[in-house]
Order: sequence, then C-alpha cells, then structure tokens
Amino acid sequence: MTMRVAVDIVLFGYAEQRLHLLLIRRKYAPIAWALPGGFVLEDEDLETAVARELREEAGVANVYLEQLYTFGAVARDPRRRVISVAYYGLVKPEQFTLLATTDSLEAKWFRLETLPELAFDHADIINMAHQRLRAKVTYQPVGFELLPDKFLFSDLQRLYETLLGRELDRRNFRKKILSLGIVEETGEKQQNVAHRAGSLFRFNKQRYEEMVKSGFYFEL
Amino acid sequence: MTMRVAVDIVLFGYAEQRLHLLLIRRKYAPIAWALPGGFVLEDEDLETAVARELREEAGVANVYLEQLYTFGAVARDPRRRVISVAYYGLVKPEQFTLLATTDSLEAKWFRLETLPELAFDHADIINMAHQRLRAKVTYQPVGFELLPDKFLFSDLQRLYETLLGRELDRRNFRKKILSLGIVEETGEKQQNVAHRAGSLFRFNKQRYEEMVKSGFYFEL
DNA sequence: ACAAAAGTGTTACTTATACACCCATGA
DNA sequence: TCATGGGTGTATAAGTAACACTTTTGT
Repeated sequence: MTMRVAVDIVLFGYAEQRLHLLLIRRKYAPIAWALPGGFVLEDEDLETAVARELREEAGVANVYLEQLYTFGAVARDPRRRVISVAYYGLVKPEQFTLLATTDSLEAKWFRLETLPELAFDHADIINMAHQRLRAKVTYQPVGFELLPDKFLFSDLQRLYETLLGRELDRRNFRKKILSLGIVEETGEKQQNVAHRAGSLFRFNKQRYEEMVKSGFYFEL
Repeated sequence: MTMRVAVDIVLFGYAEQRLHLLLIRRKYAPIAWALPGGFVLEDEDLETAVARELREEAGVANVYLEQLYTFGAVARDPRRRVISVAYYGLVKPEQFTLLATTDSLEAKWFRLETLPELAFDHADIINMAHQRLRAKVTYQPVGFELLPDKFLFSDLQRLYETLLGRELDRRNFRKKILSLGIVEETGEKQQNVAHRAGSLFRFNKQRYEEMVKSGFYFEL
C-alpha cells in the first residue's frame, strides 16, 4: 500500500512574443519528450523536490511556482503506480540559461502551439496548467513573472493578449494598469529603435503586496 | 523511495444557517478529531479512494467533490511519511444521514466556528478548503450544492452572506440571480409560516451547463 | 392588530468600452 | 520623407449600489 510519488513541472517562459514550455528528452523508456520532474525523496518536501529537479534537469532556480493538481489515475504510468503532484512555474527570459545538452540530458524550450508527442499523461497536465495560467492572469499579476524586470507597456499588453487570447485596447489597457498603481516608470527609455522610444516600466511587487494586505484585489 | 498516499476530505454542509464540517473521531493514536480519509489502495484512483472513504466513514455518497491541494511536508505525520491529497465536498442537508456511532467509528458535524482540536495538519487543510470555497462561490454556482432542491430566495441569500461574510442587498441580489437565468420558480410556496409565504425556487443545473458551453460565466 | 418575512423599481454613481490623431526616431 | 510604434482624452453605455414601502399570513 505504498507507492511512488513524483513531481512534474510545467515551466512556462515568454519569448519572441510567444508562450514557451520547457521539456526534457527522456533517455529511458518510454523515450519521448516529457515534463521535467522526478521522484520525491523520503526526506524532502514536495517543493524541495520541485526545486531540486528544476536545478538538476534544467539549471533553473528561483522560479515563481505553484501547485497545480495531483494526477493519480492507476494506469497513468503503465509500468507501475505513480502519483504525480504537478506544479507550474513562470520564468523570465533572463533566467533562460539552460544546461548544455549532455549524453544523459537534453532540455529544450518549445512553443506552446507546436509541442511534440509527450510521455504518460503529460499532455493533460500541460493543458490543465495552461488553463490555470489563463484564469490566473485575470485576478493575479502573474504576468510580470514572465517579463524582464524592465519592460515596455506594449510588451505587457502583448503578453496579456497572448495569455487571454484576445486583443486589448491600447488606451484602455494603459489606463487600467496604471490606475492599479502597481507598475511605475523607471525613467529610462528604449534605445536605438526606428521609431519614438517607449518608456520602460517596472512592476512594484512590494507595493502590490502591501496593497493586497490592505484588501486590494487585482482584477483585469 | 516509496511512501504512503492518503486522501483527506473536507466535507461541508449547510444547516441552521451555518456552515458545518464533518469530522471523524480517531480510535488510534493520535486520538483526536480528524478529517474523514485514509490510504489510497494500489489499484484505485484517487477519486475512488475518496468515494470509498466517504461511504465507509460517513455513509455519504454522490457528493460534489473537488481536489483541493496536496499536502506533503516531511513531518506532517510524525510517525511516517504520508502524502495527503486533500479534497473538499459539498452536501445538501437531505444527505445528512450519518452512520450511527459504533465502537470503532464516530462521525459528527461541527459548526465551522467551533471546531475541536484536530490531528496532524488537518486544521491547515480545513483553512485552505474554506478559503477556496469562499473564492469559488463568486465565480461558480456552488452554493446550490449546499441547499435543498427547493429553497427560498432568502435561504439562498443567507447562504451567500454566510459564505462571503458580508450582507447583501435583498433587491439587488434577487435581480442579479434572476438575470442569470439559472434559477426558476417551482410554482410551490412555503407552508404554514406566520408571515407571507415565500416562493420556492430550484437551480436549473442543466440550463446552467448549456450556458457554460456557450461561453457563459457565472459571476456574483 | 401586530409581528415577521416576502415582494417589488427607480435613481445616482461608478466602471467599461469605443474610438483617432499627433509624436519621436532611425533608416 | 517615410515607416514604425509610442503616447494621449472624451463621450457613451453598462453595470453596480443605495434605498422604503406594501403585502401576506399566523398568532
């Protein structure tokens, strides 16, 4: 009545104005692309296991992480019973410092629209994570976890358009976000662009957390 | 590297205009009140285990259930490593047919405000479930799972006031709910009350599900 | 006749939506 | 000078919030 417990991580990144996903090439059967993850050790918490796997398999640390769902169907791994606690994470492009491919490890970013065949029920896990991210974006400022520290307003808008799957009005979007009081101008401007340079903004996380404490609800 | 996996269930009921919670008296150490639940068997899915435990420990079946969160801290059970996948459920008062207390089993409803000392991290689990329920109530019509099939508008309002923790305007609430088109009059009225008899309403789940399919979003 | 809850509309206010022109910069 | 994206305000529509009196029924 004991079984193996694993963690699997759906790691989202945003680059080239598209959502990307980190996958690992499995070296043992089933040989296929899969989510980063692995078994939880006897003496480590779930979050510790997640951080360890991300470090070992992807060379990524300090990531926004959240538990997604636990997948426990009897036959999800045809070889033996494995319960998988799935997490999803959001990383900024600066953190995209993947480990070099080695004999035993290949990690790669894929565009979300063009994923390869996946091992086990990992496609289901990804679907759920994507849905969750889309929902979350409307009531928590998760978008900033995917952008570099300094960004153009148009970057932010494009990200939200990508996540929500619909176009947003430029003026209304700017008004809305600025009225929330959680992004601020850095004072810097875009350099060397063949058009009017845009201002760079920054997410004020500290201020956001204070506001949340005093009962503020982010809502798009 | 294998471990025990359990399910624990936070079962909410609504009675006497208050939220209640089902707890089980443990007969073995630690002797204390605890959430219904138990170990997942090798050959059963998580949901199957939840249904089995609810049947065995509380005599309850056919319940609205949703996975809540997985609790996996190394020391959450001081005796051995146990990962617990927590679910929460909502039941209608009609279903309140608890098993009789026996030598080996005692199940009891508690008012949410006056819970006894609880085993393990079950107080944390309950807190999270309560938060989740309060959040959910604003964007999904879960309230109807807690009410009898036929209910007064004032019942519905009181339930929502309980869940949200604030008072609602009677006229605005009625307008809002009726405008959604998911509750309908049964034609029946309250009987033998010392005041004007109220109309009994019913939740039209079928219609709600059709509306969701065509892109409708419940929102309070 | 009184107590207790049911039923019912209108107005003010706040928030969301729709929409178009000028600006700065590098090529 | 042209192409490209940046920056800005106003009017209308929709939705939310506030609010009080009359009705029905049993005691």
